[in-house]
Amino acid sequence: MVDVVRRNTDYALRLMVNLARYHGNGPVSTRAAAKEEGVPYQLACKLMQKLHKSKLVKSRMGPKGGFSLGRDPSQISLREVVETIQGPISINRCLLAADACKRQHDCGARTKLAELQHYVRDFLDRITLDELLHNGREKE
Amino acid sequence: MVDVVRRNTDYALRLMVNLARYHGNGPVSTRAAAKEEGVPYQLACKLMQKLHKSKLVKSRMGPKGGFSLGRDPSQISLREVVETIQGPISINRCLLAADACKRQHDCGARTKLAELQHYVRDFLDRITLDELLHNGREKE
DNA sequence: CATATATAAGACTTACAAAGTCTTATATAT
DNA sequence: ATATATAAGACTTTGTAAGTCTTATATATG
Ligand code: SF4
Ligand code: SF4
Repeated sequence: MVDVVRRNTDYALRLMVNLARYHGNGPVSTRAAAKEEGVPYQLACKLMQKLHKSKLVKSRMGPKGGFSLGRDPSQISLREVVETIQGPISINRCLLAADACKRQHDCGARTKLAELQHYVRDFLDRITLDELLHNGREKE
Repeated sequence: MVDVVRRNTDYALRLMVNLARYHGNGPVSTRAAAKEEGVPYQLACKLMQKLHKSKLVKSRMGPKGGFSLGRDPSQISLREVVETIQGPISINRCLLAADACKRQHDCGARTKLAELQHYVRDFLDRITLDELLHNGREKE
């Protein structure tokens, strides 16, 4: 089995939610976030690099440094995080590469799956980090 | 990249649609179906075996033998085919194994992803082979 | 009955991508 | 100056999908 959201993506998501939790209190060190979220430190570093490259987080080097969100948690969608780490969501190969399949001109499956892909992407677009944060800490 | 519907699953789907096309005219040999749908023959054999084990197709051995659908095309869903070949659709690991993650009791992401998983499964449940067949041959 | 044609079953190999580790360089607070 | 942090990317390991091969078995038909 392979999941739609992969392990590294889930890790990255945890890290992002962690940053969201401390948003506004200065940068969070990767070591601290990784420890808190149960993510292997070295992996967390790589994930943060990717998130940084896509501008989802800002970095500050040196002691007291670390990462902080690039925007307000309400302005970062789940889809952005997912696609930054694992690339575009794809239901079937023919929906990404234009020439993946000779049959695509009259394939009923493709039509339906494209519809599903559109829905999934839209669903993930509508979920933001702050929603995830609040949803998970209803009663602390 | 990994697609939600994997290559073998797509192959199996083509084969099933092929059987649907000739449904009612006696069995179709794997060799014929595989050739028509551009599926490597040996792989097609393995896929047909899986489909047979899950009762989606009936087999008849010997010359003039082959496979035919176990039920009417309108009674076989896309989800059945997909899950027969690649196992249950999973959005995230924690949605299949109950103890996959220690955080699941208060995780906002999990709640949302469960919702999505439900939608996706339901979507695939509602698509049947005959829909795929007609959808793809609108104007022949 | 002999034979050609088909499925049945599963071991085995290959190919590829995800996950994880390691190393070196660089910036900065104190 | 030094300790602490990120930056970047090569490298290794692991796991699963995809594909191949082999042997056994059932049956239509001459
Ligand atoms: S057969 Fe249809 S669904 Fe499958 S890859 Fe080709 S176009 Fe896409
Ligand atoms: S952190 Fe949440 S979404 Fe991720 S595996 Fe754990 S419960 Fe599931």
